[in-house]
Amino acid sequence: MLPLAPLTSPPASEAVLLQQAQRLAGYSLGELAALAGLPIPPDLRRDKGWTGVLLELWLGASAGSKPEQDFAALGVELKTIPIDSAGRPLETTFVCVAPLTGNTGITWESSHVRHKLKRVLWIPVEGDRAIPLADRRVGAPLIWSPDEEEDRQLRLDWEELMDMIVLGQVERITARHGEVLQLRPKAANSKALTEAIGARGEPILTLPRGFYLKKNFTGALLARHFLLNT
DNA sequence: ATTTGATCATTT
DNA sequence: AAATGATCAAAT
Repeated sequence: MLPLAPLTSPPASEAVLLQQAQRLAGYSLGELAALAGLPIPPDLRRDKGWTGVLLELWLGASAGSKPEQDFAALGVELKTIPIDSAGRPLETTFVCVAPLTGNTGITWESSHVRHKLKRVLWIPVEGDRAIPLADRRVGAPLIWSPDEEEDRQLRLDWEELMDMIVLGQVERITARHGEVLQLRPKAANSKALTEAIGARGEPILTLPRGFYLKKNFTGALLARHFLLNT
């Protein structure tokens, strides 16, 4: 029996990646952090991305903030997703930053959103704030690609949102736009600004935005896999 | 300033 | 109670 240890290099195949992810199921974040020698924060208030970094470490992802897929050689993106006791998502899922300028010629097929979501390794983690961070357990992983219907839903929302961005309506977009994909601020704070297109086609400064998967979408894909009720 | 990793906390 | 808008940290 091999001792449980983090992968020190990127997995050679999707099968190896999935196998390692499956071995982590059932362990608590405290156990995995201790085995990896990673300090555990008291909570996630000042370390929102800590769980993601811990799982990246265990799965041999190129940790850090490089603008690539987590497993570039495999074409796989890693996403941890906080779930409640019924297996339903507690939070939306960040996909990528939305390009607010230079969008001429971009289509759904060539979009960052579609590329990021082409193949995703989802790792559910208990996220109820009543559970101490160290005691939260890792769930069974799910390797996923959008099916036809999911791709269609994503495309329709993406097209609506991108149309508004291109037409200078970015500041009229709220999180209520989109059925499964929404656009929300993605910034250090409300003072961080980036360039966008204004209503008259002029350059403006606005909050950086990101695309997020809504909980109905991620909840359904988890449910479909684990045969849970939504 | 922007990318990565996301969750927080106020509003509805 | 749920969702929206705001925010935190590290790396580049």
